[in-house]
Amino acid sequence: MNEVVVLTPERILEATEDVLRRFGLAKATVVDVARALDVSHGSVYRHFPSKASLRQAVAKRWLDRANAPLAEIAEADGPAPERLDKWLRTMIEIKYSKVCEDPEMFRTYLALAQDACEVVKAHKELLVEQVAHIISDGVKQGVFEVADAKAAARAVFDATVRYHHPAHSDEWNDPAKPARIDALLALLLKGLEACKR
Amino acid sequence: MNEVVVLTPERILEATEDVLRRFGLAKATVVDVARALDVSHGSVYRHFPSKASLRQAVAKRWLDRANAPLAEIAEADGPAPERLDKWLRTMIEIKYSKVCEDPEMFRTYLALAQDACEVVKAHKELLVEQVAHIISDGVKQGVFEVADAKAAARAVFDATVRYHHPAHSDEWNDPAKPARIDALLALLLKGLEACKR
DNA sequence: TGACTAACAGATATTGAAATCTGTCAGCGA
DNA sequence: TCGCTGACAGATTTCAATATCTGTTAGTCA
Repeated sequence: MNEVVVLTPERILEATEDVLRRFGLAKATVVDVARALDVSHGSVYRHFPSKASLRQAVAKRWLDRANAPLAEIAEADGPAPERLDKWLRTMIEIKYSKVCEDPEMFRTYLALAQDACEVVKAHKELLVEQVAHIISDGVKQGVFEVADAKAAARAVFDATVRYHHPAHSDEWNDPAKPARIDALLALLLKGLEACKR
Repeated sequence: MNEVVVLTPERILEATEDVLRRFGLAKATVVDVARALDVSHGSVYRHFPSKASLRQAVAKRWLDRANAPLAEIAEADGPAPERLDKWLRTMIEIKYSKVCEDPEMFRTYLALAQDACEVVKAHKELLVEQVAHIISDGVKQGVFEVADAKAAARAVFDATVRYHHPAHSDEWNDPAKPARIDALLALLLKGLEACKR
């Protein structure tokens, strides 16, 4: 018993997330994180080379956790149009609920997204892959007519940027939002679909 | 001769634009504007109720001037798909050239766009009207198949937000940009088009 | 040896006093 | 009368001194 608690990257990330939520992005310092873990701040630098890398690691963890449901939809079976619709609506809903429920972490993510941060870019790339995967399925099923699935995925991702990029988050309370999303997604799906007659 | 130069709103706007370019949005003051016009700053307040309203008036003038070519395309004759394509590419090109050529005014516009400023919202509404007008033409020509032209216009506007909203301006140097725009516009036009076979 | 601390230099943030700005208005001069 | 000025109060910004933070490293302890 009386086990020695070791300092792991995971524990540091956990503590950093707490500190970020408590003090906010602007005020949170590495010293705060060290204090929360009851170690010297030098110890934190043994596991993360800089404050920026720590922040990015926290954001990555947060993004991966938040977007887990999307991977599932991308990998599922069933008709591609419904799945793409579901995937996009889920992404939009995730982002929206995070702004409301975890605003301080969202601000961190916004700050990182505004620098052209590697972590966020990589994550975005991953999401585009998922969309491309659904679209490829649609092509195989004969319901989508698309020359380049990856390019089409990027276009769909670009086209919905207003509803998932944090820079637009203050417009997400627009009462007309659901109707506008419906119109936008309908337009995009029609654009992908093979002409039926 | 020796004509008395009267202080008009127009002259104030002119001077304000100069001051904004010279000192930048953050540093420009009403006192600077007054100094440039060789009057007391109280005189400026005789024509504009606040610094904010002055800034907005400058932005409006700037936006109206910059976007003049768009109105022309919207009102022109000819097949709607080509016109819509041209209109969107022109808007994107205007925004891009302004970031490059007039960065300080662009920053002002960005700042205004980030507050939910009335002037910018009204201007956006005007642009959506223009798109709706082109789309209606397309419906009349039988080349577009759309239930609600206004809603479709909003969807098209939303879908291209990444390439005309100033919040994304630091991504406009992406070398893949032209290809991505091509893919996006093709997708949108296909989404609007009536099925031909 | 290897994880940690304590002390450090340079960079960044905070603070409070002083300067400047915004917006108002009584009054001047044409 | 009408357009402008100059002085003003309160809000905001600047500036420089001070404190805190970031990132490094020599050295401690188990």
